[in-house]
Amino acid sequence: MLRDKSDIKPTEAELTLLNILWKMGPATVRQIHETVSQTQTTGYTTVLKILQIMHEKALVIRDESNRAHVYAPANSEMVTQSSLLKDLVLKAFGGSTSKLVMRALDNSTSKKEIEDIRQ
Amino acid sequence: MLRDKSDIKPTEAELTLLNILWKMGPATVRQIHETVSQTQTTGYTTVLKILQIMHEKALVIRDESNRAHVYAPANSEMVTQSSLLKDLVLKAFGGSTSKLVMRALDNSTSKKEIEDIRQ
DNA sequence: AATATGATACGAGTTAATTCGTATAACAAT
DNA sequence: ATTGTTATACGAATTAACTCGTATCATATT
Repeated sequence: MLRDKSDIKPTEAELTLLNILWKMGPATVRQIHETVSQTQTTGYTTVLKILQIMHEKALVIRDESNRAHVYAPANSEMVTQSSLLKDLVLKAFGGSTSKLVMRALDNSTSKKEIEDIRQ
Repeated sequence: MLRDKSDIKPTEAELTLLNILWKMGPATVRQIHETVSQTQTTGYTTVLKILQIMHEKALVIRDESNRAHVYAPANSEMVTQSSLLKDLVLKAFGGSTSKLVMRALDNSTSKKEIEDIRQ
């Protein structure tokens, strides 16, 4: 059950950091830690370690030319969202995207117009 | 970050067993193991152990009146799907179900009619 | 140059998921 | 009743995620 390089599924903590990077753009550990600290209490070295692991997994790239490395997402938010959706469709919706969409629309109330417009 | 009883997120292995239970209805470990063995190679006691843990977590209920316990899902497939979707929406779509739906529709090709009919 | 500051690296401890072997208990068949 | 079959329970090993402390190295500052 190996996974394609481009199909690595970020963990919850990793996704938290990716969300920050997608929003901020490339950033140092310090900047990322400051941002994540606004909503959670996480040690600096914890953030560092997770980023290092993400680098090993190729979830992020980093620029080491300066002392403080600058991290950036390896994949776009869109690609990652698609990957996560694909995974959920397979694991919980029998591979049917339609079923997932219908379930999602059932849960959402009143925002349905937005989707309609999209089509 | 505690989770509501009804909001426990099954792991991948747990979801595999739940999918079987939703399809078969209440079943013994042996039956479940036979079914799961059609697609994977997993030991009998592994399946047993996972079911025991799921029971602790209240993901399944079990009837112990006979020697071979009979397991059944604690929650419906629908409820579980909704819970998983809600979780993904929060973690990867900034809380926006609309964004998730749009991304899902982008990925799917040609099945869009089904969703339209639904509305 | 010596020291303070701030960065990465490393390793260890914790928890959870997953795996399975072995012990033990229940029941059936002789 | 003794033996064989089949169940659950239990515990241990493995792997991964997460957490953080401490060591070490690079760069400023005096």
